[in-house]
Amino acid sequence: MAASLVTIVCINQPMSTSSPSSPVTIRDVAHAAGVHVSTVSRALSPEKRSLISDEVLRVVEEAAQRLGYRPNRAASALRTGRTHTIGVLVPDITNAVFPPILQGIEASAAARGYFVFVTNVVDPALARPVLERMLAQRVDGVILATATRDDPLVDFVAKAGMTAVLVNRADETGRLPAVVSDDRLAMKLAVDHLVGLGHKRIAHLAGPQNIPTGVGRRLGLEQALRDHRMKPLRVVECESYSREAGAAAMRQMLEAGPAPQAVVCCNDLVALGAYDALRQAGLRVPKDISVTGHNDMPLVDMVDPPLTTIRLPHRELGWRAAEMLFEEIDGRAMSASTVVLRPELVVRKSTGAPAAR
Amino acid sequence: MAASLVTIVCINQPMSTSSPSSPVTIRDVAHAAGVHVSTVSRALSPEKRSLISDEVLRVVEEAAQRLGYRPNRAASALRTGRTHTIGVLVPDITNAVFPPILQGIEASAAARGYFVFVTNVVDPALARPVLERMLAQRVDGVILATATRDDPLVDFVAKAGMTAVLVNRADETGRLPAVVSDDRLAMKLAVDHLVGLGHKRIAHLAGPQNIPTGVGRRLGLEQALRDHRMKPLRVVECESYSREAGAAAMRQMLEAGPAPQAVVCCNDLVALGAYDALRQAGLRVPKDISVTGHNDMPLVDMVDPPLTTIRLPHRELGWRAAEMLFEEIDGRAMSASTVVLRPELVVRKSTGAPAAR
DNA sequence: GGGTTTCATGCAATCGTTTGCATGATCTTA
DNA sequence: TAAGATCATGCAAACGATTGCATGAAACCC
Repeated sequence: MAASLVTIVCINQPMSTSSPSSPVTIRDVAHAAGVHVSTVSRALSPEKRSLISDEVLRVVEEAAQRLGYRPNRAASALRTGRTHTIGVLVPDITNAVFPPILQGIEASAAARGYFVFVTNVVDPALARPVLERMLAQRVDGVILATATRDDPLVDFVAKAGMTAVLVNRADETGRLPAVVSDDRLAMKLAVDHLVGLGHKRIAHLAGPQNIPTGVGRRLGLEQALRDHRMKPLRVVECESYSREAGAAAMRQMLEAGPAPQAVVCCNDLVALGAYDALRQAGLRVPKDISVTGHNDMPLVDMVDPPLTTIRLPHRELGWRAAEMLFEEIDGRAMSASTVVLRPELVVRKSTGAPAAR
Repeated sequence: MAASLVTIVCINQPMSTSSPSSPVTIRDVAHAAGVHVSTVSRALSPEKRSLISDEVLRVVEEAAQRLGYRPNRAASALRTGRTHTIGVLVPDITNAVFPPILQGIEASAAARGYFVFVTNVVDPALARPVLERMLAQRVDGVILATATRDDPLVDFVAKAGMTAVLVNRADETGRLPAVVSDDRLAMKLAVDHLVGLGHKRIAHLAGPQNIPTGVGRRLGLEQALRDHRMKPLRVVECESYSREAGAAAMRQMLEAGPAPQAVVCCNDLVALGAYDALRQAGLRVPKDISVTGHNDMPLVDMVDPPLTTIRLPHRELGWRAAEMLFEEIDGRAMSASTVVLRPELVVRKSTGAPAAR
């Protein structure tokens, strides 16, 4: 009787995971396989399975398979303290820079069986509560794409003993490892290109100076010009990395004096904002003024005129950040280091030789 | 003595969360407050706190605050079966449609203290293992932005008894609640606009017909034309929702016979691909041919010419989907319903009166 | 003022895994 | 062949929070 009942159950559950709600635990598997729960636990753990005989291994795996067993991560997390979960903070997920970064992070995480909490931290003041919740959730680590200069968050993370990595924006104090793009090189590429075209009066629409990339790129530009014994004609700081801010800054720049021959923008959106302002002022790109961007976001090759810009390896930025984080989580931590990736110049139609005087 | 010792401890830990690593448990709080753990648990639970006297409440809260206590979600999850966690599957996070949807989801989740696992499911075949891992992770629910027609995933989700909501793409069998945009109305807006401009020969670059939106928009277009006693001049199906596929489809359409006066595209990217193919063929937009898109993704107002398109309330799509999911999780489930949101026509420069014969 | 209700809190079991230690079986070696 | 080494498995105690039930005290009622 009992045997036939079991058979019937098997028929009703032909494949795994077909039960409507499956509270099938390790205990059920142990029972079905006729072994102790600890044996099941070991048999199903990649590290411990070598302790188990092939015979038992087979039986356990078959039983687990048949019952559709999935270990309860919450229980495992409670026991081991590891949740197989990381958190990511981004300032604005709709900014085209971040999706590829997230993609890279997620790819790395998925390959290791990790899940990624993505949080969109609109207001910097909200970052701390988010991190506290992540602490409660016992994430194994966090990746911050939100760091500002002297960010109190870096402090918080360090104090709380979270393992963390910064991406896209570095920590100047070097307390946290980071993966960034080489802003100096990026600006050198842009400047060399413009100087090569014959430009003399080069201006800069700088990013917010409380964000590392804002400062880094401005310094990079100044250095690159210095290498040519030049100085920026003018530098205007944008309120934010947005089209509106770029337009406003460009207007301000035009009002401040004679128009530059070329303007290097901290960011593609800012460059597009500059387009808006220039068009409004009746200036043509690149005939009257050359413009460069930064990031090579999607579609900037479709705008009018197609934007000359700096391409960043965003996906790899994310990937590398995640890999670093996992190394740290697994204990084989490198000394807190900064990885600098190489950007690349993409020449399109927004830059050209300066108009003859 | 004891009292002064406590004071010293307070000084050493001036604020909460300043300990480097804080394995402070509910037991520690109970001890510090001189009560039982169960009392602490109740005092710190919004629902149960009414059971506790004001006096004890104060003491417990003070102790929890002082020690920097954060309940361990893993333990809580194990006991209650609720993880305060949801999963989201998107087909391609770098597609500009999805970030605003994610933003909406995340906003709703954050407001409820939930975290969101975001997974980028490149290959549909990978969706199932991802869902299985989410099952193991014991997420409280999932939001799928990946549904294809007759998606086996919908089956899987239903069978596994997961609470789930679809977003952006509906389930035609109606087994799962969904939040979508009104494709019929969208196509009616586009068609009425073109017909109003005087177009007669209207063609369609259709989306993949294994994706609900691909079919829905094609049917919507045909219906809208029928309302004007017209038929599509020609319909070409795109391989995917991408610029390359759009260009290829447009080339195919031009080869198939006389050029249409206007082409309604299933998607902005496809429309931009059509731009590429048309430019290559020496046709001008909108002078020779009008083009409409769908989604109003960022920057399509900056391309040449600015694209006339349909704006979808993407952020609200995500928000509503999350709200529905939470309602279901909390048990006050509506009957599996589909919420249809209203799109809106954005007229720019890619549509105009047809050229005189 | 004795009996009953109400209230605040304590007790202890439980959720599902993991893992150090114990145990017994098998194998090795002199 | 006895003593030790090796191996596979079982036992049971965690991990930290939640919650039904028990308990004792205070409040209430007639």
